[in-house]
Amino acid sequence: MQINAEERFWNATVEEMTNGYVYDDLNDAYVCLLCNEGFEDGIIYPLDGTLYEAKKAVKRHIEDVHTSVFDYLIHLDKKYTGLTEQQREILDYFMKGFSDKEIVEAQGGGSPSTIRNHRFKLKEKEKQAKVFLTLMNLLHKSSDKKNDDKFIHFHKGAKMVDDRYAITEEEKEKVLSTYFKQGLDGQLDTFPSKEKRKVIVLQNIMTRFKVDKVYTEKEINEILKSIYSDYVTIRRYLIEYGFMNRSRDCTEYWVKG
DNA sequence: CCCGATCGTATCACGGTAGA
DNA sequence: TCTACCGTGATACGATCGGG
Repeated sequence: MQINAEERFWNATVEEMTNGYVYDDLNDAYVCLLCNEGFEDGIIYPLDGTLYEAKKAVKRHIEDVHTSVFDYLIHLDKKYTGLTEQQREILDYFMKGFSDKEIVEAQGGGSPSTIRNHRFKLKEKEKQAKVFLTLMNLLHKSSDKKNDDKFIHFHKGAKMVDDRYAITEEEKEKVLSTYFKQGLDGQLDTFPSKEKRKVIVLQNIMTRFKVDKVYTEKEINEILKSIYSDYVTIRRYLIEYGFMNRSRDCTEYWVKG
């Protein structure tokens, strides 16, 4: 499941929007909020003969492609900014550090008192926006409370329950659609390197085993092979994370209750 | 420290205009 | 067409600041 640019943009916090990018945990990448372009962590991006690591690259990208976050936002449709044409123009002058007088000169007319008025009104608007944002924040928080605790339920055999198991429905869905691109009962594309994701993937793999059946090692291997080529690794992790048990001589396997 | 300039805030009047 | 809102500009008044 790919998150589209709109969604990412509107989910961003004020800080993130100010930066113009967010860190995408699922893909280990810095993603430009303005155009959804991703810069994978750990990869070096060459730009104009200089090498940039991902975070720097996304910043540089915003400068190159979008000029600045301010520039991008202020030119958004009125519908999004809530600014009138005058307010937009004046805000642009404020950004340039113009005084009221200088703005009058730049506009080729008008009165400083008008600009002063605007300056004041915009400040007031800012305060109102802050209060409104906080109100909505509180509103969302209280309505989320019911759903937010929806951490997924885990098998009792889990040996160690820590942060790796603090997985929400939403996270689980995201991870599964990333690693099982052909569907939940399809093949595994790659085995994740992060522990938390391993747990999610393993849990899904477990749905292919019957709870009360005792499997031979060969049967286990066959099932796992149909999911992922490196079935040995999967098998080892299933045991390690306590999803499965095996007999001492490793000939019999069963789902841990 | 004082004085004048400037700033921030508040209010009013007037004209334009989008939309019910 | 009426209304509500916007932009403009004037004015008042206190706060603040910088220079002498």
